[in-house]
Amino acid sequence: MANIRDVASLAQVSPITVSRVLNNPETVSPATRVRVEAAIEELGYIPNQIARSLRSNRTNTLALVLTDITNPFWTSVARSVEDAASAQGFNVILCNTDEREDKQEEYLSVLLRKRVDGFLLVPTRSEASAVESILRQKVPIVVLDRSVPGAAVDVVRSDSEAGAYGLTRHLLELGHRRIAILSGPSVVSTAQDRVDGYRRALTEAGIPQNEHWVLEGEYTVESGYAVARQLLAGAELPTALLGANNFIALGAMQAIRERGLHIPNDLSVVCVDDIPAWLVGEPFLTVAAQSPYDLGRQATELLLRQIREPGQHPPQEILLTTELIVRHSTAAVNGNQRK
Amino acid sequence: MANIRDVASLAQVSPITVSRVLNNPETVSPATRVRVEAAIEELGYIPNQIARSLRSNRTNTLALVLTDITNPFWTSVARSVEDAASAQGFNVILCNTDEREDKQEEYLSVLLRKRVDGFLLVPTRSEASAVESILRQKVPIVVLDRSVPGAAVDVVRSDSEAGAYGLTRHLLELGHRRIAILSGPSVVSTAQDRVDGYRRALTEAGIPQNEHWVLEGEYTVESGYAVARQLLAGAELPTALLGANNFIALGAMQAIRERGLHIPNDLSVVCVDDIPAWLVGEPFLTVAAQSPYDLGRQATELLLRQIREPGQHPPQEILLTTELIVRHSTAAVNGNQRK
DNA sequence: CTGTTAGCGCCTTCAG
DNA sequence: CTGAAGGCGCTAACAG
Repeated sequence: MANIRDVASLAQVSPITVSRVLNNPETVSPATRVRVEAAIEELGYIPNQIARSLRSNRTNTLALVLTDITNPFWTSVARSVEDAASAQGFNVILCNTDEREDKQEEYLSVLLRKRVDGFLLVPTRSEASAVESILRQKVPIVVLDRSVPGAAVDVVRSDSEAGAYGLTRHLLELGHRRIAILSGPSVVSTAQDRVDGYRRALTEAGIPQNEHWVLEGEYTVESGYAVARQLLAGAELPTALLGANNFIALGAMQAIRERGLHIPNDLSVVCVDDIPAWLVGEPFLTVAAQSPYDLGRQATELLLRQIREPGQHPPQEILLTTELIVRHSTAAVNGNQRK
Repeated sequence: MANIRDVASLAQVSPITVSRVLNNPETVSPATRVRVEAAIEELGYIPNQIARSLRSNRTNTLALVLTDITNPFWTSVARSVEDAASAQGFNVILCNTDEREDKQEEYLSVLLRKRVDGFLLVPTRSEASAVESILRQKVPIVVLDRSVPGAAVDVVRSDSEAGAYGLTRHLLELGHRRIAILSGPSVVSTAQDRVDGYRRALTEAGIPQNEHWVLEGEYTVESGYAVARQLLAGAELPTALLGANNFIALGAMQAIRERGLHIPNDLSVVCVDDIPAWLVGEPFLTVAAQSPYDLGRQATELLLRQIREPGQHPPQEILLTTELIVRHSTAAVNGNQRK
């Protein structure tokens, strides 16, 4: 592959002149510029961005470290991040941690070595250590979706507590009193927040809490299925079920169907996170919808601002609202079920 | 950020010794090794991969250039590519072209400058120019999902022709004679292939082809919706509809519902590409399912082999089969509709 | 407007 | 086992 010196000698100029034609064409006389451009063309010269990066300390690359691109929520985030990044000349490296601390650590370490210009991180745990390992290197970072108490970072996330609160309120208004929550990993802030919102709604309604109905699992279909199955095998059934995310609810719905129960007649189901309408035809689930595209876009813009104007922006938290969308997976409690 | 010389002076050794501790620890005496490691630790030294890449001509980065990560088919591909790549120490840069030639060109150019080690490309057109611009630079590339006649590249794709043929046969066996196909952009090989498969089945069945029922659109929900709407506004309605991909079918189904028609009683709908079952609860569409995870994995492994053993693997094409999955969106033609 | 010098951080080559 | 020299490709800084 031709380099800048090859071009220079073919065009009978010095390498720096070629560099100028590439980066500041107006500082080169038209005559030599034409000669250089011809040489570039002839050799099929492609400037080496690695060398440039070594000098400039800029890679024009962002890292997007999330849990699983396969969840449509994260798919949307990834799409918006890539849109916002490429609009400003940045590429995006995608990484799936599957909520695993070890994978996250490995990715962060590799990406730091690659000198990405910034991180968009969905941390696997609320603990600050991973975030701080990046802050310590003074590499810009924006935390996505989850809070990291004690770390001075930018965070862009949805109001999970309010989302879960709204869903629980909705169920209460339908007459439900026996409401189970299938939550995510307790090390993740959104899981805690959603349980908090659920509890607040119950408390406000003066309903005693049954700890057997606060169940912790993973944010996956499999886990939602397994936990729901176990729950439904018990003697006393809830009349409503709150999935802490879309995947948990989808898994739970499968368990419910297999158990021969009807949604919403026998059991109402709600969750945080929507599923894109165009994917499912007629949307069925009552949800507290987040705005993943917005989440990704705002986070990326924040990050790019940090990169362009280092040290000018004190850490801030952007909290997006969720929207309660009532559909067909919830119904009033029927007589039989009421205690 | 500390560099190798800082570490060296702190440890009282030369930079090359630090380098050896990092890359060939066994060639350094335990005593100095410990000293160097302590210095690394103390300074929080992170090796600069850019400098290393400049020397080694390796970035350990792959480019994944696809049309739209938002389509669950590509989401799956992206997931498998990232899995296979990271298992072998490579990162993945994600790019969405939206089937646009100009975006693709821009991405390829930037990525060539970044000296990615290889490309996984879903070309926007069957034309070979984009692929050849990469081959010319001797950068490894594997074409995904689509064929590029005339280019000597590795290709991993599904047998679209057979998939569409199978779907059409299925409809014919159900008694359908008026079958419309909503195809994708004719510049894309899969769209051509799927129309070919459709035509072959009709021809074999001795059914005259109605060119009004071969409709070209984009591979998007919006386009599927628009084209179906137009089709359904016509005087003569088909009894079955073949969407060239999942998005087209989803859009078409919406148009069908809005028109007040029932699937499959009034109209059968099939398509190429499945939608992940766990996403939709009870899968409804009869499809020719591809294996996106497999597609991505095989392509990535092919690419990594090319990267590791340059020039040892003549271009090959891997053709994956599709699987006909009959569900609830197809039914036998009813009496009213038969001509 | 153009060129020379030097160095970004690392590692291959060759000596010691 | 350790080090010195040199260069990967590019571009600031400083001439001319």
